[in-house]
Amino acid sequence: MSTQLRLHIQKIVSLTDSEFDFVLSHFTVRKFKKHQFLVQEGNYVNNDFWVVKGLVKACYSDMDRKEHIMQFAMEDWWVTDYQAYFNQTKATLNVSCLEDTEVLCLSLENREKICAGLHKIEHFFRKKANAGYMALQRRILSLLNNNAQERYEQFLVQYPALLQRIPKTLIASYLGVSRETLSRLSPS
Amino acid sequence: MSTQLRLHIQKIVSLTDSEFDFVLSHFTVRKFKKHQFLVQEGNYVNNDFWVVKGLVKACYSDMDRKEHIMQFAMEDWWVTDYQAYFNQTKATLNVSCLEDTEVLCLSLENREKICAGLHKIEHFFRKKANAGYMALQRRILSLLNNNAQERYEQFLVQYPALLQRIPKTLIASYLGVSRETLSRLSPS
DNA sequence: CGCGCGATTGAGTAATTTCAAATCTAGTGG
DNA sequence: CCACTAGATTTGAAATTACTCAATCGCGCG
Repeated sequence: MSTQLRLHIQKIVSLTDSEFDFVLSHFTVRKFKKHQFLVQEGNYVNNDFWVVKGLVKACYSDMDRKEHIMQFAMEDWWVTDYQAYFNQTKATLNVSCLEDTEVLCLSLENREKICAGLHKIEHFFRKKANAGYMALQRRILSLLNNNAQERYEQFLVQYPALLQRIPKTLIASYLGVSRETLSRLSPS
Repeated sequence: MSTQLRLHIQKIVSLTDSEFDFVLSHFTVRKFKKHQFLVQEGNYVNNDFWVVKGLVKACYSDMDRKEHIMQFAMEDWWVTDYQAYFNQTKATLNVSCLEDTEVLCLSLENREKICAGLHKIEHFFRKKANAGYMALQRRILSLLNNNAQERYEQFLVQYPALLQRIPKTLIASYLGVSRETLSRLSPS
């Protein structure tokens, strides 16, 4: 599990054993059951979560109790309510488990410590943030450009692994269409 | 103009004179006229641009020649086709001037150099990337949650300065609605 | 004045949503 | 093995929203 994190980081920067130990010592492990919350709307957000095993969703509930999915996160992905985490404000998103899930938790204080203490880790997180930024840009373009059918097809090729693990209802609310509309899309 | 950049950076990290000189020496100044392109679809993207003065749009042209606006950028904002810039691939976006515009250009090579040479600059760009990520998340939620009317109202409060400088047509394509629909929204 | 660009308006059309009902499926307990 | 249930998916029909196409309006500027 710590090996797994090390591999994840080393896709971007290489670390010595002692450097990695330093980094790892700032994380804590936690396990959650399906339906449990990692982050709950209205509460302060103490951690960024790196998913070791399992699957979660981060979503916003609007005034009509309708859910809009900000992101999914499975093995190797990072997730939290970043707005609330970085600004130390109360969450507007809920992050909850779609499966039993194990995560590594990183508090904002510890994130800043390891970034300050190890230039390479600051580099790692900069690269991660850039990659995340690009991914969101692609998603915005997809929302602006493409109709429901096209967005669904893109999702299929982009995240085939998720299809197996997530009910269509949730994919619909990730794509910004009603579940009925998604259901009516012609199987390409 | 260099003072302006220094102030911009110092909102996040403080630099000594020599540190700032080091950073500044990796930028080049360029001026563009209204309608000129900073980035053109199909070409490689050499620079990230920091707008000193003026206003540009970054947009994607779909198969029907319809434009979808990824972002605007005015004074103090950064803009380029990040997908192409970071991955050193050909641009899919066009970045062009809505006004005569002066920019500071930063090549990817120079960006990596100053990040490697000055931990504080790597920190600066990490913070910037995080802020950008959060902004895109808000925009995605707005696209998922809100109808045309609500998105327009949000735009008005979020970017009142842009309203004065940008034709409504472009705001429409930023918000993902037709100009006719935008025009029909009741003035709140 | 007349041109050109942007904004508006009208009318018909297409896409999507909503609400309601029916169907399917996997898991549970008898 | 079967009946039952909860959750997920599908289908139908009406209502709504936004789009397209076309025409018109308004205004600044040479």
